[in-house]
Formats: sequence, structure tokens, C-alpha cells
Amino acid sequence: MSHAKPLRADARRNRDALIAKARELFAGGCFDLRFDDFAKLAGVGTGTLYRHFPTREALAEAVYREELTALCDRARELQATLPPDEALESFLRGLVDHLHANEGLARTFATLMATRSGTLAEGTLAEGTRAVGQVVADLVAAAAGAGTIRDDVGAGAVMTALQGICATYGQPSHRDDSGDLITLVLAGLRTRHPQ
Amino acid sequence: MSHAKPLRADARRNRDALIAKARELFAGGCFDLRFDDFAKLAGVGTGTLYRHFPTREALAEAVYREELTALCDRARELQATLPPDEALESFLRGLVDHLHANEGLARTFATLMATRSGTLAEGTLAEGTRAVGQVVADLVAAAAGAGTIRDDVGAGAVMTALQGICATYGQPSHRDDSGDLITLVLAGLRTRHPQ
DNA sequence: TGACAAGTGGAGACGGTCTCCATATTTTGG
DNA sequence: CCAAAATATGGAGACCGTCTCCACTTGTCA
Repeated sequence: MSHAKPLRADARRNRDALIAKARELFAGGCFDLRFDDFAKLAGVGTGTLYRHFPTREALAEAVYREELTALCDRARELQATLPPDEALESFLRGLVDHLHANEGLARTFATLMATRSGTLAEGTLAEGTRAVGQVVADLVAAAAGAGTIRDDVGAGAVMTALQGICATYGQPSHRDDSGDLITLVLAGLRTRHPQ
Repeated sequence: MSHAKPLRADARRNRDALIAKARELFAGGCFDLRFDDFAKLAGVGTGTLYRHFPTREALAEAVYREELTALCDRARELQATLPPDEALESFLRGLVDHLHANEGLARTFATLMATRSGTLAEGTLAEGTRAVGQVVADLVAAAAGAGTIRDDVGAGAVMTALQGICATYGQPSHRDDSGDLITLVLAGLRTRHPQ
């Protein structure tokens, strides 16, 4: 599952330089930069950029991979220490806060989720996103198993809500809308099936 | 509010031809067509295309304007004939079905909602989308006023959910995920505020 | 019917994306 | 330690969509 090729020393250095510079730029709000310029600014050639990251999304994924992994680890901890429905609530609220505070992450998450859809093979591109999806699915399944939330809806519904939250990032009322949607989804989940 | 300029006869003809051809192409799944080709295929020059529709989104908006208006009219009818919360439910379920059956509409809706966010002035671009937003806000307000849904969350949360539904269009489980999310949102709305 | 306004079309400028390959660097194994 | 082989580099320039510009056509109005 891990990298099959050990990667040459200079190659690894260049790759790291690209990620570091991209992270810095994203943090500064530069998302719409010319793709080639990521190379220029990192001090490498465009060829090198494209070899390591075939697309803009691949670069963004690499930048946010660790962050997403950390988020997932946090979820596992919550799952081990709280009742399942509270773990889910805590995770979702934390995630939404995190996304709200980090435009780059929100954008990347939205793009990768949308990309993942197509018929594309998607090697490890959506890895980070998929990890979050898996964690959400586990939390939902655990809570459903414990009987604290309804079991007639899939975790996909929650991911769809997250997608909406990421995709509406720019909106003036984004923070409130996001919080409200999470509130509704959680309240809905704690509801018994009707009839 | 309506078109200030009467538009010359041939201009109107060209505009209509562009919309008609674009509608046809969208219906056939051609979304990623070169923008200039919409002109070629409609039998007009690129200049004409750009004069009438400065962007791809403007063209899409024009194509789906009527459809969105019809949707809104339906909502007004529902609002007049059903209890407010049922009107909201019926409208949302109908809308989601409609979106699911119409990729072009879903894509356009997603794009326009996302576009609307920015600091852009957005003349009448997001008109159709805004109309839907208004209708949802009215339905929510009516139901909240009637006391059949909670009144501590804004209509923006519902729009965020819709955005998620549109943005995840390609997903294999899209239909189920969308339906589930609407179920959750509605169930959540019918919940009392906690504490 | 003439003159002015309104609209047209498509060649080509522009700018981002991505490829290609002669050159440079690292690794390997003798 | 030194080839030779393997691996990686970088940046010039091809490619392709987007969009502008303006000489010309079409419609309108008196």
C-alpha cells in the first residue's frame, strides 16, 4: 500500500519543496495561482512539478493529506472515549469549525469529493477524502448499532451535507449555515423512523 | 426589473437559437463543450455568443431560468394548498427528484450557488438560484411561524444541503444519499430545540 | 429611402496547461 | 573510487480554450 518506489534523494527534496511552498501559498489565500508558478516559486522546473503532481488537485491533496489524517485520528480517539452519537456530533462540529477556519482545506475537500464521483479510476488521489468518509461511516455505524441514531439512512447523507458545507465556503452566512445544517442532520439522526 | 432594451429582431433570433441549441446539448450531456462551439453549432459567430452570454454560466442560467421559475411556481401552489411543513417537504422532495433526473440543472444550480458567494456584484446571473432560495426561505418561515418546525435554524442550512446534493451529482449512491439527507433535514426541522 | 443605430462574425491576441528531451544528478555494482 | 545505468531535471515551446476587436451587415425609424 505504501510508495512502491524509494524516490531519489533530489527528487524527494524537490517534492518536499513543492509541498512546503504550496502549503504556504494556500495558507496565504493564493488558490488561483497559475499552476506553473508553484514550480517557479518553489525553485524547480515545470517538468518537475508535473512529474510529481500531475494536476492541481494532486498537489492540494498532498498538502492536506496529513491534516486530514490527523482529523481522522482525532475521530478514532473520540470514538474510543465517548458514546457513539456524541463522538459523531463532536467530530462533525470539530470538522466544520476546522473547515471554516481553513479555506484551502474546504476547497480541496469539495474538489476531491466532487472529483471522486466520476468514472475516473482515481488512484490515491482522493485518499484523504476517502479516509474521512470511512471515519464518518464508522461513527454512524457505531451509533446506529448502539441504537442512539436511526439506522435507515446511510453515512453518504452526512458526506453530502459536508460537501454542501465545503462548496458554499464563500457565503457571508457560511458559519451559521454550516452549524445549522449539522444541527439539523444530527437532530434528524437522533429521530426514530416515522410511522 | 425587466429588460431595459427591446433588443433588435435578429438579435433576439440569435439569442434564442443559442439558448435552444445549448438546451439540446445540455440535455444530451454535452457540458464540457468548448464554449465557442456553442456558437458554431447554433450557427452564429463567437462574438455574438459572447455579447449575449459573457460566460458559460450566463448561458446555462438562461437555459434553466424557465425551469427554475416553474419549480418556484409549483412551490407557491403547494404553499397555498398544504400545511407549511408538508409544503416544504413536498417541494424539497420534488426538487431533489427533478435535480436527480437532470444533470444539467444540478450542475448549473451548484455552479451558480457557488459563484453567488464571492464578492462579485452578480447582476442577474444567479437570478434563478436566488428565486429558489427565496422560495425555500418563505416555506421555512411559514412552517416556523406555524410552529410545525423549529425556528432556531435559518433557511440557509437547507440551501447548503441542496448545494451538497447538486455537487455530488456523479456519485453512484447519489439518489439514496440525496433522499436520505432531505429526510434528515426535515426530521431535524420537526424537532424542538434541545435543552 | 437614407442615415443612424444596433448587431454580427471570425481572425487572431492572450494566457494557462502540459509535453518533450537534451542535460544533469544519483545510485549501483564492479 | 569509478564507470555505466538509472533516475530526475528544467524550461522552451506546442497546444488549446477564452475572449476581444472592429470592418462590415442588418434592422429601424422618420
